[in-house]
Amino acid sequence: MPDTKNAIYFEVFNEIGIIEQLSRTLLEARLPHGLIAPHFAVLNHLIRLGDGRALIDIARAFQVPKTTMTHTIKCLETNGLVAVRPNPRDGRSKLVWLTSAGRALRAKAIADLYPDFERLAAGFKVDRLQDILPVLKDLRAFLDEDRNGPHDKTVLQAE
Amino acid sequence: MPDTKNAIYFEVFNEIGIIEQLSRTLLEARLPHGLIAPHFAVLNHLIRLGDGRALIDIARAFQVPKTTMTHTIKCLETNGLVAVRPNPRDGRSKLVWLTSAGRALRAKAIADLYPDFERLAAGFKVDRLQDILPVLKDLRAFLDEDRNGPHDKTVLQAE
DNA sequence: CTCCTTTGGTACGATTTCGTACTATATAAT
DNA sequence: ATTATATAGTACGAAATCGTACCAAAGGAG
Repeated sequence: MPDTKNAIYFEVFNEIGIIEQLSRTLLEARLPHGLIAPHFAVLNHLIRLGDGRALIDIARAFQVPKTTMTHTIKCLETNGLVAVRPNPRDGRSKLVWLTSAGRALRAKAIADLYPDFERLAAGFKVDRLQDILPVLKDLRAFLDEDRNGPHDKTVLQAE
Repeated sequence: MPDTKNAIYFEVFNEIGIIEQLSRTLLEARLPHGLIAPHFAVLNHLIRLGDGRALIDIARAFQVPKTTMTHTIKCLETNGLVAVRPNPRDGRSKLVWLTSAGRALRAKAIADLYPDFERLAAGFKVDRLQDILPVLKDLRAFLDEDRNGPHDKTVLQAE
């Protein structure tokens, strides 16, 4: 029953899209004025995976064009949240480092989300989310792997 | 252990954000040139919940400003995918109807996604997604409810 | 070394998203 | 009926995202 199967995929991605939208709105309500989700996402990325990364690597991690990341980084730099320095081992690339202000802002944003999480905990058992987390991680890993792997180009070419 | 609990929420939303990004890229690769995910999302919304809806209701459903929806609808209208008519029961609002071209394009986009779903099915058991679907639906429903319900305004006002 | 290709980053313009201000219509209050 | 308030949509400008073109540096082939 491929129709039923595809309907499930479609529905899962649809729900995920809506949840992303709603959770992003929650996050941005807790960020200082002028700072939006992508800015926070970069700070979070640099904390989680370590800073001193090249702009192009960050762009690839977020699946956005490098021009977009140039703009995002410049905004973070203007606000003193990251420092951009040339890569001593590659004259083309620039490395992005977190400032203490950047680390502090990321920590404060997460702390400010506590009331939202408390509200969520009151109406939604955390166990259920813990149960689906491994599946989400695997799905993300698969899609992440897939976009570099052998795509089906047939329909793309027919486009 | 509130820290552990919040970490799970945070991680779930983070994974969902990445999956949304990756799945959106997959979708847009299958859409005709110039049409992007939000356009498709509106067509899909009108199919699922029925057309003849007011612009403001669609905007609220997607949690976007009405100015954004005005722009999106105008783009769909320009491409002949929806028809906008005045609401006979309210001189202020306009109702959005699907055209046959709009229905056809939505159907074709879903059909064109089949190769992607097949690839996904090969590497990822559909059962696992089916299992998490109810949780995702409930989470979406909770967040949807929550944004209209009694928020914790304390931090918002302190902002 | 020289030529060629690839890669990292930016400049620029087009499209999308969004906040503010404004108009027109509907609803409520009296 | 008149006034006030709320709502639906748009006009406009700012910021974000993205595609294309371009430049500088790195890597490879000969």
